[in-house]
Amino acid sequence: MNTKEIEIYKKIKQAIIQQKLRPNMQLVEKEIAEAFGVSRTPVRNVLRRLSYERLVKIIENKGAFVTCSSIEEAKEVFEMRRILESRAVRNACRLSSEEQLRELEKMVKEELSTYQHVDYVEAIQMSGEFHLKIAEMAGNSYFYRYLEDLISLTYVIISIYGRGQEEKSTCLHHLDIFNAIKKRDEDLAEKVTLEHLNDIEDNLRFHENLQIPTTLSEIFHP
Amino acid sequence: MNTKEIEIYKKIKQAIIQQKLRPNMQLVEKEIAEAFGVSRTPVRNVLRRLSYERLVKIIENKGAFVTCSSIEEAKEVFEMRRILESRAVRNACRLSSEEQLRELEKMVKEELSTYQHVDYVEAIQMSGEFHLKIAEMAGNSYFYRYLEDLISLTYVIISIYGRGQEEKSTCLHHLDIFNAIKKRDEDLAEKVTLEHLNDIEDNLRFHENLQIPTTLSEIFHP
DNA sequence: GCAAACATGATTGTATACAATCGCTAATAC
DNA sequence: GTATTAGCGATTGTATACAATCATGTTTGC
Repeated sequence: MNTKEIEIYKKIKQAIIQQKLRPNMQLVEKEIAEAFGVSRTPVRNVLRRLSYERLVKIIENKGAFVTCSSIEEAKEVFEMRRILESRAVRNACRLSSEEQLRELEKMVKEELSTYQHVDYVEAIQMSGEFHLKIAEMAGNSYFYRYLEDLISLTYVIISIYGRGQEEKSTCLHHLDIFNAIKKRDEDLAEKVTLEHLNDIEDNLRFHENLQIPTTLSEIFHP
Repeated sequence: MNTKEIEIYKKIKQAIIQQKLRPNMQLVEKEIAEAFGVSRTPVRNVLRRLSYERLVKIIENKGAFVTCSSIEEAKEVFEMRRILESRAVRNACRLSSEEQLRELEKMVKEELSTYQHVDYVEAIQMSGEFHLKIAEMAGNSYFYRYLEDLISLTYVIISIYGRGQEEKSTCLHHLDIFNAIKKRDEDLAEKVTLEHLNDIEDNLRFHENLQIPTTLSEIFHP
């Protein structure tokens, strides 16, 4: 992807994450192309890329739609996050430099001081970036690569199944995780990370037979 | 990707895996397009997909080249395989159906009976498919998704750093892994899987200052 | 003779025209 | 009145023409 495509890519991804583009919305190539003043070609490339990352779903001859993960898909995302992040945080305990620790600390502090002042979507995004920072500290680019996609998907999942309010505990958990890494206590770091991820998942409304209307007929003929 | 693109995708991927397209070879869009009797458009889509999977590397305004993983990249691939496969095989112990076990057994038996009669490349590919089968049995599509790419990359890595002969032990290890899964012995299954992956990595020539010539000047001015 | 600028060919990047497909509406058959 | 079919509009899929870029080789200036 070149500069132009990356620009479009980031804007669309951000719009999905910030829920400006809601699940199941169709992304019409021509409209996006006009919005960015380019032809459909680079837009198509970006949509394909986003479909590899599963943020959009491309249906042949129909178009690209913002992902609307099912409950099963959401559970898979959380299971894989637990697997990868438990290992990532252990690696981070062993490998992270003092410089990286300071950066991580700065992120936690910022989260703690702003989480009530910023809006919900922004808070979730800050939280995600904390997790990604740990992936970056794990010394294997695949952690970052995979978790970047899984965390982006988590934003969408929260937008579907979330309760629309950030849990106060999130920042505190992050503080616990940071302290464990700083102490280089691998077992503790893994433990609090797993508890934290379970907490997030437990706060989703998987059991309240939440209907995700996919088609208009599902809305009008329930 | 539609049927036509999937066809092209599989053929190119297979050619890379079978070492007909060697590392660092340039994949010229026009040539591939003519070979398949299509325009450059679907070829470009396939090359982008392959670059997302890291089997090819696209350099802007220069073209697409078959991946030539560095030693560091190769080590990352093996580390991530150990992380994912150790968990996948544990899941497989718990979740696999009798039907799946029979299929896996069939694969091992076939490997054992043919590994000396088939050529090197084919043997490696059979080995990879055994690992993928376990990923499929792990009950989370991300195992398959990630390991499909990591195993494909492993083929390329072996073609660069391998000794050009299959280790006899590979099939026997697979048999051990299968037996552990059949016994539903998670700890044992994880142990033999990790040993097996370490074995494969240890047999690569990372330390024989193997030069991968990238440019001609590296060849003539060592 | 050597270095820098220029020209050329090959390849990729982008825009656009056209073809194929799909969903919807309306017309038709019964 | 209902079901099937035909046609239309909108959208995506493909091919192609043209622009931008890079590497190579040649010319030119000194």
